Amino acid sequence: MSPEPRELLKNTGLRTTAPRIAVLEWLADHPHATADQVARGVRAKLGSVSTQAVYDVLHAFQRTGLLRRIEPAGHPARYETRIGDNHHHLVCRRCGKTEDVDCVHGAAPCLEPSATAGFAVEEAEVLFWGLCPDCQSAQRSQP
Amino acid sequence: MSPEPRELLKNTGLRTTAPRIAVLEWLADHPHATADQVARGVRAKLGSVSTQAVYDVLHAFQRTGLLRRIEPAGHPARYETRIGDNHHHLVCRRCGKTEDVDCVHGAAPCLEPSATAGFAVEEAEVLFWGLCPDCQSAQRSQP
DNA sequence: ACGTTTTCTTGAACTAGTCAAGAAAACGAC
DNA sequence: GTCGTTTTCTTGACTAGTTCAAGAAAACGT
Repeated sequence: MSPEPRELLKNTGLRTTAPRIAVLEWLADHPHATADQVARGVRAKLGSVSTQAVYDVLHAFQRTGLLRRIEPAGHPARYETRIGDNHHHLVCRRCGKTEDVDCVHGAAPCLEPSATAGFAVEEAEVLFWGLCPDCQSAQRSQP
Repeated sequence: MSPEPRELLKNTGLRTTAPRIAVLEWLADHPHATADQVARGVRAKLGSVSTQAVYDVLHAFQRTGLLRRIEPAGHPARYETRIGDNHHHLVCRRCGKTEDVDCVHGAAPCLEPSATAGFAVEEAEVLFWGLCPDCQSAQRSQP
């Protein structure tokens, strides 16, 4: 389904290394994972990988457009491989759980602010804040 | 124009103290200021105020709805007194400068995601990322 | 196989913000 | 006014998430 990690790396001009492949594989299975979760996942596959390596890999992927980083206020950043389709996110205020939401207003939605104040706008980011199902029930038991 | 700080505090049930008044005054003049900028501004007026006091004041105001906090990825949080009208923000990727944008699609815009995955959505946040005028010209001279 | 370039390891550092304990100031009742 | 309670402010240590720096190691192109 998703393109082979090795292929992806080659096409992007990045060297193929074990950590990179592992990161791609993990993120394919676990979208919206945090850097820490990625690190654990990768270590589970490869034995030991330094934290720095994970961050470097994530940065390289971001730079080359293989990955998108979302950084919800008050929560660690999360990474996803679904890119280029301008979708948005639901974020749980309590636990940070993140889900995709397709764009409401067609393809490029709120992409055009009414007045740009001279800014060169490149991207519109839409975050829906709320409580995920789990945290809703947790809230009910102990408010 | 803007309601008297003392009035505001009384109406909200908060005690009126010098730091609180100074924070409200500073933010009225400097919307989208960071906690650090607020601290400096308040210190300029009052002599010395602890960092913690500034954060406590900001938190109290947030809790009571006097203030809204925006936390653009990669930049320190910013605070604004314009609240309750669901407007959005332009943020400069480079320097973090933030400006208001009125909502594109009427009053409550993208407030309704297509599918909520069971989330109880309370708020929609829209951020337009780009380069502010200053950083555009800075970019041109040294890329 | 060789040399260059890129990536990974180790370990220290940094920023924005939080926690904790006590001193001080503001409100409400008398 | 003054007293007692409640809330706020000061000081200073601490944290999470991420980045910086230097060198060792691995991948690619020839």
